[in-house]
Amino acid sequence: MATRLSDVAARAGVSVKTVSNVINDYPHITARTRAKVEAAIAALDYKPNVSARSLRKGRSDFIALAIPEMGSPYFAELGAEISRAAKRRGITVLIDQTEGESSAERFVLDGMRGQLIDGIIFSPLATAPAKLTSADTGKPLVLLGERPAGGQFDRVAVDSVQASYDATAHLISLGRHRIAAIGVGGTSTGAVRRKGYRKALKAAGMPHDAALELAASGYHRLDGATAMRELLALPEPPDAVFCFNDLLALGALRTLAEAGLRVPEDVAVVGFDDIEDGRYHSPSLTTISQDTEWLADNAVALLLDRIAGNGGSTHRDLTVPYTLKIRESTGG
Amino acid sequence: MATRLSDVAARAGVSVKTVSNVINDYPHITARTRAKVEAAIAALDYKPNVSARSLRKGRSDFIALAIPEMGSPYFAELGAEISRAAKRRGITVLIDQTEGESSAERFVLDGMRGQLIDGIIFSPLATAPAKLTSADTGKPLVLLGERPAGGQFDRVAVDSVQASYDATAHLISLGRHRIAAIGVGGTSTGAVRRKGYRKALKAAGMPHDAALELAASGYHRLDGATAMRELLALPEPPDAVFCFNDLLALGALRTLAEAGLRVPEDVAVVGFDDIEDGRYHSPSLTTISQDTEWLADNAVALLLDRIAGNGGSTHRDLTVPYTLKIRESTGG
DNA sequence: CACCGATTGTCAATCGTTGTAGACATCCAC
DNA sequence: GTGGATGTCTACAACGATTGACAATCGGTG
Repeated sequence: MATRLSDVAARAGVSVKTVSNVINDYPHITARTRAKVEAAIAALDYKPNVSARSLRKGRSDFIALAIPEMGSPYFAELGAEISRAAKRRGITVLIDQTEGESSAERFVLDGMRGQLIDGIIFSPLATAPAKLTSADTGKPLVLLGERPAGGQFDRVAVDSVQASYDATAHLISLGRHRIAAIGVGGTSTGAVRRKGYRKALKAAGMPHDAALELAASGYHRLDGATAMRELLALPEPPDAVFCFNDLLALGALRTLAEAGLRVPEDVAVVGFDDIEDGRYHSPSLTTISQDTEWLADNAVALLLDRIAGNGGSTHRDLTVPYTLKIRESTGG
Repeated sequence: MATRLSDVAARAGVSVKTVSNVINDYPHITARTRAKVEAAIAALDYKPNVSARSLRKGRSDFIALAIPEMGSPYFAELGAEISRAAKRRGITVLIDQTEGESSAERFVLDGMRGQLIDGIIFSPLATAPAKLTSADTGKPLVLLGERPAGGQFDRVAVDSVQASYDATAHLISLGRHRIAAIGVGGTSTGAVRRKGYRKALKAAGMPHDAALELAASGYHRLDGATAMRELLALPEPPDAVFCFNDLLALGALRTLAEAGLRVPEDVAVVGFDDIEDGRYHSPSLTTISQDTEWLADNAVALLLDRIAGNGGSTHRDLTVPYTLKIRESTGG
């Protein structure tokens, strides 16, 4: 049924070793032999047995991507992009849904998958795996997104403080005075983005108001919608909202629409991530747009480099380029 | 570094095979031995090597899910659901983006991944892999979604004709007279849904108008937006639109908003899939809601059953339950 | 013609796990 | 206490690809 190396060898009239040499680009091989072997491989549609190869070589050319949930557009798009970046380099991505909290354990337990995978790209969100410190899985790991402690791992992330600063500054430049923030939860993402938000307020000489900083239990539409309702119930509702991701923003927009408020006239809204939904929404969503392709490509490259044994003990920290996309939700 | 079976055996003072037996729930083992072995396993934090196991057993407990693109919400949600269903059964899903056309090849080529995976769940959309007929990969395959030819493979799908009939009938019941359809492309999905659409029109004694049936090159927001623009440019624009998936509908809604038309007053819109975006959109989207969890669970179960060697030569064809969710876009 | 380097073949071992077949002990019945 | 029937565990050989040491062959050269 399954064609083996020996089948190829037999058909090409060479030894097994030679076929293996051809496949692994061993230097000393005649063009003629190589052609013969490659013809046989093509004819038989031979695919090396991944299990056997990985067992022998200790390398599988599989990496894992751990994300909270692939149902969320941002993570779905991220997964798609990482998958593509990996495929370009001939390696396969195994996507793992950590489903929130138990992520750190799950990642060590399941994640390692009995030595099948060569490394992990880990993208936490509403989870604070400080435990990661001790997560000496022995396998290379690249972290995506904010993480307070630097130097612990390789990391690829946008400068969230600066981006949040820009987003907030944009709202200020529109002349808004009561600018709320949604998503200041206990997650590190929330903390870092709030930092940029407050910094921008301060730079404009505006005080920050605790009543305008809303936590969100998750980063979903529902949470955004709920938070927005709370904001509207305030004696003095905001005239602008910076949501820490696009889903929150879309939820907020929904609430605003239900309340009969106009966007951006009554309330301006900014998001973060630039997911496709936001681009097509009415009003379209002003947001921070990371270069996801860059992110994916560099994360994969970084991991593979680490797997190859390069990099030594210094941990690299790459900063993803971003732009503020001004759209209808702030009067673009 | 990595602990092997033999390490566990040494520590427990038994043979390698006995440890293996314990792990695989071999019946004849003393409670004492089992306890000893389990203690050793726990102490060493032993994890079986997936490659070795898979090599020896010819089974990996990995299945692949081939979808056009995981960036699309429907497929992302489907992937998440299938992943969960598989995890519940202790198996791992490898998600493969076929990226449109070359899917049939890609699936045979990459998909098999050198015998690593035990079977495939294949979900085509805007692609017509009639070639699948000959795709005798030897591995079990379950098809999701419409496919004209029955009997060729196991399949899990919603009754698209009936669902489309219901969606269209709903629009008719609202008293709409010019009901357009977006997405009647060359794909089988388009063909099947158009069938239900026309059937409903006919049942109501309404003729179908070719000018109101728009093809869509893809099933994305952009395609929906473009198609809607064409419809609005007609001398006699429609007063209702049935979009063959939610993304098309969201794109259409965007165009309607830009044109200053009210939904549902001027134009009523129905989608298909019930993705989260539609639920939170303003106006929220009336749509056909498949029971995705049911779909995922049964698809996985079907595949595993087939992998286990059951089922014989008859091909099962499961029909996914669905409901029409009436929301604001049709005045719900 | 002998020699040299480049290329290919032979042989065996290895990766970690599991199936097969059999060894050894234990227990019951006669 | 012997025969059989269990029940428990172990030795050995695979699964398929890779690698290393070494021999064998080839073509061409001096």
